[in-house]
Amino acid sequence: MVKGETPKRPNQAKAKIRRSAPARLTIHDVARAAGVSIGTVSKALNKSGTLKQSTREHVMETANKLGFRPNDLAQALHRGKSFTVGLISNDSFGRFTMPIMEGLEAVLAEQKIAIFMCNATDDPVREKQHLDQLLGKQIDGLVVTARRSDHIPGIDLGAIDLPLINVFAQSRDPRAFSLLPDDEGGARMATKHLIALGRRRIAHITGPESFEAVQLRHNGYQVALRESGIEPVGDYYQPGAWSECWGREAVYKLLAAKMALPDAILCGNDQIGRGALDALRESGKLVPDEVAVVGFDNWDVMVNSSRPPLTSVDMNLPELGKLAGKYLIRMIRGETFSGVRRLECTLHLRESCGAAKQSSDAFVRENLETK
Amino acid sequence: MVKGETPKRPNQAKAKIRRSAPARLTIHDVARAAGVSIGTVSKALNKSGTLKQSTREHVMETANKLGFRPNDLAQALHRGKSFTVGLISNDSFGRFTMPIMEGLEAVLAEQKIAIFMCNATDDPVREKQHLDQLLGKQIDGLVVTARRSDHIPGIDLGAIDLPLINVFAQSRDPRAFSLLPDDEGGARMATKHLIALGRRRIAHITGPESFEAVQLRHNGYQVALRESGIEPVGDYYQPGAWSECWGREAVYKLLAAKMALPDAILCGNDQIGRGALDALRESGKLVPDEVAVVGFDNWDVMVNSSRPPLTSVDMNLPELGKLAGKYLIRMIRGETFSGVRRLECTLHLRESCGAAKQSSDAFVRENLETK
DNA sequence: GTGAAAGCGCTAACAA
DNA sequence: TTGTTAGCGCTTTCAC
Repeated sequence: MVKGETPKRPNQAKAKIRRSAPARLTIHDVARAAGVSIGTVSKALNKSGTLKQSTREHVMETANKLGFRPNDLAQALHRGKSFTVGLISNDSFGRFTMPIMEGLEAVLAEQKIAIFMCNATDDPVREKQHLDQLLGKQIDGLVVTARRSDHIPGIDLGAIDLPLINVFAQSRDPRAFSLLPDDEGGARMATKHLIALGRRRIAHITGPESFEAVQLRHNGYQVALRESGIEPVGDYYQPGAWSECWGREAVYKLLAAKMALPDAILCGNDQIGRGALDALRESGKLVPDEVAVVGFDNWDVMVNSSRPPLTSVDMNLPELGKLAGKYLIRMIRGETFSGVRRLECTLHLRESCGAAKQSSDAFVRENLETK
Repeated sequence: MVKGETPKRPNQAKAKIRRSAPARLTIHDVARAAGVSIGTVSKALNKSGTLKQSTREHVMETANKLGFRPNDLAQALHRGKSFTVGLISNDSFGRFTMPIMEGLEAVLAEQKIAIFMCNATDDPVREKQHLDQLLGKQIDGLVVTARRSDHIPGIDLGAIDLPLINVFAQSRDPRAFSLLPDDEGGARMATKHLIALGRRRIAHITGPESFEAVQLRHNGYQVALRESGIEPVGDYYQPGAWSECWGREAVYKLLAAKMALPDAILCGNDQIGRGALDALRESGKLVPDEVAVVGFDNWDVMVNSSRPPLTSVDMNLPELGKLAGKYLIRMIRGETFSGVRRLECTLHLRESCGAAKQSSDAFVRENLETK
């Protein structure tokens, strides 16, 4: 089991002795080496104050030569700003939080802001502990993400005045600020695309109705149908579970029903979509010729491996993360936001609804006017 | 697109005015409120020094009542330890890094150590920037994760003496310390399980041979066969791609070949496994009766949705993360480690190799003696 | 144009 | 048993 482990004797060297090792350089060391005062070094490094160009350069050079790296902790202590934000995830760093984090990090890294990451997994006690820890570290802002976009109790900051954004999470507190995907718009766009393809009997297989996303997407689906003069058929709406298994089962139900087989199916996520595709294929139904299928999430491992590849609605999670980063920076600067902001979804066309093979990842962004 | 956005006027209040808002409490405030000196407060809060029990309690109470939270930055500045570690991921926070992070966080959170997270995505420039930033924040240690367990250039810390662990990543530097899954042992265990089930013609469909993991698993597979007196059949070894598509294709190749159809297939990952299962089912082969199938990764969305559910080798990534956390803590305390340590894999039994339906997630840990 | 010194919030050695 | 004080490394006025 253990293969190349090589534990060496514990390093018992005392602090004093350790200092002989590459000791942390301070601004004093640079000052001494450059033959100037620490004030001058600070001014040169921060490009502040008034300094002769030559001194400035000389100090910079010396600092570089020495490999000096200022201690952010001391800086933060003095400035009262840590250039650090917290991220509390209730998703076990899962599939939805990750793309968000990626976007968030990209934006914050530009501003030299680092992210402290914690996982609370819907446990309020751990959440509180993490929050305490983050506050102790003097974070400048906080992002909270959740498993799905449903309402959560929301972090209670008490009297603490800290910029806070919920991403892919929604708080009950009306003063809270939340960033969410536009579930309704996404479903509406996908449905309209199917209608534009000439489909009229469009079914909707989706997850449990307890999810707000399910309700919103169902709304979008109905709105799109009605906008085209199509009256939704009750039995075409099949809420259930977020699984492939349910996708298959629901298709079998639709096949067994005495009503006409749908000529298109909008699925609540890609797993359902994939199950639906499998069931259709195994029932001898041609996709997309007889039935077109659209998924939701645009999850690469699902949409590309299904047969045929699955057209899907993308919630643009990295973009949502970027947006969160941009807002957070503005909030840190003093602006205030509240309410809910929803980010447009995009539709990625693949063969399951008839996109030509070669353009299997075509990209459609429809202009949905603001409601 | 924008639905409930409610931007309010930017908060232009000056710092002074803001102070009227819940100002950050300092140890001085507590001292004043409790009617003692700051030294006493510090001793009470840190449970250090000698203090009368009653004073200690009184101070604690006052601090709690006031909602005092010490400033970790100041603490860290003084102690020269930040209780903070960095995590640089080259995986875009992907499927492998996340479970690792979960375990890591769990262990470090116990010690009140927070994690700074950065994503470098195999870009050495970004990696360098992130490293600089982390060093500036005075991290006590660093964890680096990579896309897969192949050799990477490795972070160059230069003369800096900082505890560093590579997880799911391997550096070329011989002094480096890496934590990896025991790919070879995992494949060996899975193969032995198939042999124990009475299978003799065991194929191995896997990813690109350029991956060290592919080579190691292939070794493990061969060793297991030979240990049971079975000579590996060259054509049963099918390296290719990490995709479902390749899994299907490889099975069709095996079916078309003139040699006997394998009675078991060890797959390099769950996607391949899933493709194999689909191809077998669609060719009318019964799984597990005619062919047993085992995957690798034990990725829930794959193993549970496939038909039948897929037996799979679990790399115990969260455990790997925990191990990383434990080692890192020891390294921060002064111990030194180098070389490679591999963590045992476990086999999760499901129907694809004949586990009874009800025990679809049975758990087998074989005792593989250390080589 | 540059240096000196106060102080960010905390800890720990030393005084009382 | 408690209080006082000197810094941790940095920024930023204010003198020079």
